[in-house]
This record gives sequence, structure tokens and C-alpha cells, in this order.
Amino acid sequence: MENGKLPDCIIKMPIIPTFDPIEELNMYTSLGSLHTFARGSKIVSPGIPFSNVIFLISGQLDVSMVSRNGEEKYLLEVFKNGIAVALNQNDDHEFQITAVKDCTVCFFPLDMMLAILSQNTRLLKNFILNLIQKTQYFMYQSRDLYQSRPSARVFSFLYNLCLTKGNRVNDYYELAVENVSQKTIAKITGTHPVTVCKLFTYLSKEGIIKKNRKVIKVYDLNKLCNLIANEELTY
DNA sequence: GCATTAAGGATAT
DNA sequence: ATATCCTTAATGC
Repeated sequence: MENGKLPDCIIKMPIIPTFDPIEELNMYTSLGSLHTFARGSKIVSPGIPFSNVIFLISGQLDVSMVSRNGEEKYLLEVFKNGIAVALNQNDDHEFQITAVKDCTVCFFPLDMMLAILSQNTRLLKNFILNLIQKTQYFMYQSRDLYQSRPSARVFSFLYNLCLTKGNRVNDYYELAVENVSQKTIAKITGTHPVTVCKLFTYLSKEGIIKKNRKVIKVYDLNKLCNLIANEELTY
């Protein structure tokens, strides 16, 4: 640990499920196939075989699962230079990848991806770290869904967001939540948007936060932390 | 305690 | 002008 910095192989766990970009893949896009997708179109659909590593050159992707009864489980978002590994050669998968903005993507078949990675050790490392980051995130996610109540997950999300992205101003933490809507928080925490709204108004009434559409100010982080473990809750 | 639905209001495009 | 988001209330499990 030189210069007081952490070694560069440490996995940083995201609060919002967006994983580290791999800029270096831009050098290899000529070895894959370029495609464009209009906003709203599906790149991967449940039940339809698809086997490529998707590299996002521009735009934004939404990855989710859709079961036969039509229920949807949000998984993660992909931003510029991010990857989505979709290796589903059979028709029995439930994955869905949607372009939520106009997108330019590059498809790499697995063998091509492996050929590229075998030539570039640093890229290989970043690729592996990206996958580990995803698996670890979803390990935490499954643990939370298993042992925490929805309210605890929402409070926990807000608490962690505050610690990682909160700006200290006077006696409160300020959170820019313009791009993190309550709907998004509901999807990430596996709760209902109405529940998130109720919990936030509860926190406001308790004087723990002050909120508007763009900013959440957290005044009592300890109280918020205590609520995560709380059994009783009336809101 | 939380999901669901509905309905109205605010805000962004 | 239409979509998206937030809020509140009512109801049910």
C-alpha cells in the first residue's frame, strides 16, 4: 500500500448498480460488430438466444429479468464504456436488455472477447474485476432481499448513498438526487415506489431529512442508521 | 408492514 | 402536449 492509496485491485461496491467502465475496449471495436439501437428497443429479449459480450459505446442500457408471468426484476444499468455479458445460447433464459436511450454498441462473440483479453493483461484484469464487482454486488443484494425488510433496504440505501456521495454542508449531508428518482430507488431496493415515497415523508416528519425533487438533505445520519435495525415502524 | 390501485398535481420534454 | 414523476388515500393481505 504505497502513497497511502489502496491497491488498484480493490473492488469498490457501487450503491447504484452501475459497474466500472472498461475504456480500453474502445481500442478493439473494429474486431466486433457495431450496432445502433433506438431508445426503447430491446437488444436482448427473454426466450431468444443471444450470445455476445455487449460493449456500450454510447447511450444507456437497462438489464432486467422477465419471468413467464411477465413480472420484471430490475438488475442493473450500463453506461458509456460499460459491458453487459449476455451469454444465453438457449431459449430458456429470462434476461432482457433494453436501450433506454439511443445506443451504439459493439458485440463481441465470446471467442473474440477471449482472444482480445489474452493479448492484453491489463484489459483482462479490468474485465475480471468488473465481473467480480457484479457478482459481489448481487451477493449483497440477495442477502438484503433475504434478511432485510423493504423499509430497512430503503433506509440502508439512503444511508450508504449519503456516506459515499453525500456532501457535508454545515450540519447536514446534501445528496443530489436528480438522476436517482424514487422510482429508481424502488427498483434498486426491490420495493414499491409508493413505499419509497411514504418512507421519505416519514423521515421528513421525523426531522431526519429534508427533501425536494433535486436534493435530499440528511440532518440526522445516526437516527437514520438506527432505523435500519428497527423492528417497529409506523408511517 | 407493505403492495396495489387509483387519481390528482407537479415538472420535464 | 405528453410523458414521467411524486404524493396521498383507500383497500387488502
